[in-house]
Amino acid sequence: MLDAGLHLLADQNLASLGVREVTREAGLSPAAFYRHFPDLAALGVALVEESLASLHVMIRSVLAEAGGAEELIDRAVDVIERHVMDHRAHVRFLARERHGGVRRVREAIDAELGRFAAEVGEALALQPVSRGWSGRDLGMLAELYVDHMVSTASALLEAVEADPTRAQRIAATARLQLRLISVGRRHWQGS
Amino acid sequence: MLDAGLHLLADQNLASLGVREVTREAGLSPAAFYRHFPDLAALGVALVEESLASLHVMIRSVLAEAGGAEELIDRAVDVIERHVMDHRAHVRFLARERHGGVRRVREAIDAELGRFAAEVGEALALQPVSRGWSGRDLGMLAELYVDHMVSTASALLEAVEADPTRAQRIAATARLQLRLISVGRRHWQGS
DNA sequence: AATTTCGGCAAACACTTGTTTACTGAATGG
DNA sequence: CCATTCAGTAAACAAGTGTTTGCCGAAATT
Repeated sequence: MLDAGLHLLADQNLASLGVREVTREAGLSPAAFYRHFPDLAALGVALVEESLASLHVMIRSVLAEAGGAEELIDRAVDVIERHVMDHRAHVRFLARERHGGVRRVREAIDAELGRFAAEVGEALALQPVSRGWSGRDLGMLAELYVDHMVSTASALLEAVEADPTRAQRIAATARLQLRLISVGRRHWQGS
Repeated sequence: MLDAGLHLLADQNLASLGVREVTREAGLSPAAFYRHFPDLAALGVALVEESLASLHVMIRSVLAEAGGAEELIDRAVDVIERHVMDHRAHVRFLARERHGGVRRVREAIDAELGRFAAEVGEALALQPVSRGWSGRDLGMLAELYVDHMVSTASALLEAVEADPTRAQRIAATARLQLRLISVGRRHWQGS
């Protein structure tokens, strides 16, 4: 049923999805839906969890790896690129519903994204470049990274479905931007 | 009719909007809709144009102003804050439909945002800080700024509807992030 | 003054929708 | 082996849907 929903959400958004539509796609009767979810919103938050589970392991795999700034950036962008390719449907779902019309789903995504930022913040604190940084500054940097990741992922997704060469360009731009932020980080004097 | 649509899109997205719904809200008969638009998608792109007209003047008012980096940042964030407050419905519409389920609307928004980035890029080229920068680097910086603006606006909107004190925090974070980028800019060695 | 366009209406068409109800067979657990 | 939970069904409900059609009055053009 989740798969059916995800498949339909490829070119639709949750608010316009119908119970009957989902069950039809899943090859079930309409009533069967209510055996599993009270709402379509509930199906939505289930999909959020499914989508972010894979994201979590991705983030960790980037942060765990040590190394110079350059390698870290290259590796981060690579991982994002791969992730978008391998989980297109989930990424599209998240991008679409992050500001979508269903409040509960929006909140679920936002909460999880906040947890990401916190996790990134902790990892940043361990890097030598961050010596002397206040918690506030670390937080704002973490948010900047997370937002940038989300933007990049969305852009990559849109590009890869239209014109794969544009995806390369977007990845390259993302690397440059991360490099710029990295430079800013090295010369940061605190707020 | 546009107003009616915009009003309904406060807690719904375009894909789930109905012709009858719009005409009912506007106090007209269903058939009247087709006198003005062939599609709901057409109404959507009309709203896109309406929404981005005001954004355009906003951007210019920031870029025109000269001054030190600090004042420019403060001014930019102030203008965004004001804009979000004054055009909540339009901003929400853009945030929601940017990755929404209606292709034509998505494309309209993306195209216009691209034009923004180009405009910002030209303005950046004129600033003394950018001496010696390649077109590519200027472009990536412009995109970074535009993406950051969009993220900030979305976050502000979400916050201001829930808890106005959180909006202050978001604005402060945005200022810090812009400052960090600004530092990176000053020490950039080219790509 | 005549004609055409414009913006509006009511009614009708054939569907699709969400949700509930009563019912059924299979798996599961005591 | 019996009872219960689980996951499914068909049928029915009232209500809402997009779109077309033919019609009408006012405004604008000629």
